[in-house]
Amino acid sequence: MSQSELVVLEKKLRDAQLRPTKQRLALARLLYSRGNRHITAERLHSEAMDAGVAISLATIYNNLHQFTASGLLREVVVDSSRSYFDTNITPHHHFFHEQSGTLEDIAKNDLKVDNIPSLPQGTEISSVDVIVRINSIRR
Amino acid sequence: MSQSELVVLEKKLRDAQLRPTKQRLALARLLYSRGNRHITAERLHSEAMDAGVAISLATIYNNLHQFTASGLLREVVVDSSRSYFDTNITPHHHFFHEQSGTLEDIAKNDLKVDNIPSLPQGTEISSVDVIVRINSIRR
DNA sequence: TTTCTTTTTTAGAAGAATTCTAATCTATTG
DNA sequence: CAATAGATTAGAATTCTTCTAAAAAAGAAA
Repeated sequence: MSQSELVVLEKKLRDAQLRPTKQRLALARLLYSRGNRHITAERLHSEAMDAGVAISLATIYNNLHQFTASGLLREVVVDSSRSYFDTNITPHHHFFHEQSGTLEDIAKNDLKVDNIPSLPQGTEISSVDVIVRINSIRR
Repeated sequence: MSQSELVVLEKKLRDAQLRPTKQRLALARLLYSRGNRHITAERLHSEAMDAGVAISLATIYNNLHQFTASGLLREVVVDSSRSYFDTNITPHHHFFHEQSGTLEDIAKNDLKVDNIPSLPQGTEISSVDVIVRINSIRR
């Protein structure tokens, strides 16, 4: 890990009020040094193992949630059996390939949601999530 | 349960190639005799218990899935810890009240999704799901 | 009906994902 | 460096869901 990369990641954590521990830095590196990612806890854990980083699954979960609470990650709910975390925290939507369980971003401007009806009394919008579920065409 | 109601529900099950067993009829009644509903397995199970219907949780799950496979129900994925089943099987979207965990329908025509970008090669759309997540305004 | 076959139900075990516990360790502060 | 607040961890526990395999019920055939 280059020195400057490390500095950037460390600042990112500090700005989010998270101590840059060895584990957090390793996770931040896996998450943010390879473009936008959509990842599950188990998958991140095995990537960490593969990278030779000693980190428990409990810590993965703790950190995924802390990162999410600090706005460093966003949770995407597409599958009732697993949680996905998205490193792209700007407003956007998703394709979800049901067979492979993979997600792909849809840029906010590539899709328009209009005419949202008036909200129930006393409520406000937290987010508008569009999931376009897709499958391979079978011939 | 009125005789005619029972006949209607029984036909509904038969049309879906499901034998109208005592348990299925009881579930169908809970699901379809009170307007559109969004319900979890646990909740449906306790409603059945309350109604004095002897039915195991395994049967609830079996039937929710069979109903879904036959198009009598539709699964709505909004919460990574629980599955919701919707008795409204026509295309529409949802408000999801995050604090209470309740769903509310948004009629298809009340909301427009436009400009879906071209799909990844070799795929087709299975569904387009919009979830408007809402929360109580806190003052 | 009676019999046969297929489907359904069930209790309880098993599984998978996630959270909790409470002990140990680490980072930061004074 | 010492104190303390925060972080990590193994493993247990929890929650939701699925599986298993045996018993019960439904439908079909005679």
